[in-house]
Amino acid sequence: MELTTEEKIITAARTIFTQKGFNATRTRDIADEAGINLALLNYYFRSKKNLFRIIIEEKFDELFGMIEPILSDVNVSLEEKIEALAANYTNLLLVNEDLPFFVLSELKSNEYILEKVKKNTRMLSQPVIENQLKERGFTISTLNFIMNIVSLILFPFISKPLFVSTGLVKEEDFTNFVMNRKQHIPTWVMNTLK
Amino acid sequence: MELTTEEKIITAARTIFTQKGFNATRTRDIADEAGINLALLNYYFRSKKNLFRIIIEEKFDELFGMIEPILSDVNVSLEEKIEALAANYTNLLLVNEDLPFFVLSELKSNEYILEKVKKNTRMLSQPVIENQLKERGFTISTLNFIMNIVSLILFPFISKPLFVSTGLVKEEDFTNFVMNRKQHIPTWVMNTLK
DNA sequence: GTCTATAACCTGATAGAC
DNA sequence: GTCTATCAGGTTATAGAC
Repeated sequence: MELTTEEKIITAARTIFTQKGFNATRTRDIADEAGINLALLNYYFRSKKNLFRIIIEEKFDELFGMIEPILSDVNVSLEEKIEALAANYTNLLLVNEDLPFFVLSELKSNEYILEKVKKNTRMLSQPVIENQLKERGFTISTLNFIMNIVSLILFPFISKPLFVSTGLVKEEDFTNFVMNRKQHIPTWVMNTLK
Repeated sequence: MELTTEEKIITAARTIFTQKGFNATRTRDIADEAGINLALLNYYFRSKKNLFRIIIEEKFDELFGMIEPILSDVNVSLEEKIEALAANYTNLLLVNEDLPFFVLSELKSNEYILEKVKKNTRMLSQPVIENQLKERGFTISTLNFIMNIVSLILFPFISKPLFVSTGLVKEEDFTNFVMNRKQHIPTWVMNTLK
């Protein structure tokens, strides 16, 4: 542990905030997790909100940073795009299981992050995808195409607590389950286009 | 308004709890919404938790009650099953947009509802689906089949705040968007089987 | 059954000693 | 920089009058 106090607090905040969300998180829990005193948290970050902004910004970029570069590259085929998204997201989420639920959850209740998304409207228009679909005679809308890819990749992580609690997936099999899906998703999505 | 005080409280609790979740809900807000005094809430239900249990149980059944009867009916083909699920869920969720997120969210934090799911392991084994897939020579696993159906139907509702805030879907177009998807989903899912 | 007043508790933040 | 003690505000739950 060569971490400064500031880093300890951020690391702890990352853990607790992503697990529980802003509202359910207690600053005392972050302090305990960091192994420091509650007063120090306010000394370094002044408020719970300030600390949260650092984490949500970081997590938001983690989750959405990769999507635009992949989708907008004209030199990457549709198949390769789906492959890249499925592979990258599955790998990312396997070590950040709470990430998609956390970001979607905060998006619902957090004015700040909502504003951030609205400003980053880079992913708004997807003419590259639209062209690639048209060129090959596929009639699906760009929006349905993107929605299907994202659904098939992200939903297993969001619904994991449900599937595990029903016994449909065992905790210890989950990694294999999504690693296997990762390989099928490109074929599945391409088949929806026919 | 011919409602008893008890019914008024439950109705109000349903509204506030599904919108905000257990933690973010204030019993004062429920009392206000019901047009009654805060003390009456405790008089009738003794605690916030007790009141919540009534709502989460009801919502849980709403969300998952329909899935097992449809999937386990041997006289309903795979195509018809997907059609029924897509149609029923889309219609249900269009008037209960917060429902899937609410249930999944509480499942993560609520010991009580977790226990409830574990006991209702009816949907655990799906030999009917497995047989229907085998009979027709489809090699997809039952779990992937179910996951794909549920993903494609539910995810648009869970991710609506994201897609609306990015501008990819406009609030006023959302109903048309999911109504249109509802009709495509059976074909999409069946195409993944080839 | 319904209300007002308040107890009991929790949580974010700060004061002040070291 | 770090700690202990405490404040200030908010929230669930209850006591007691009507």
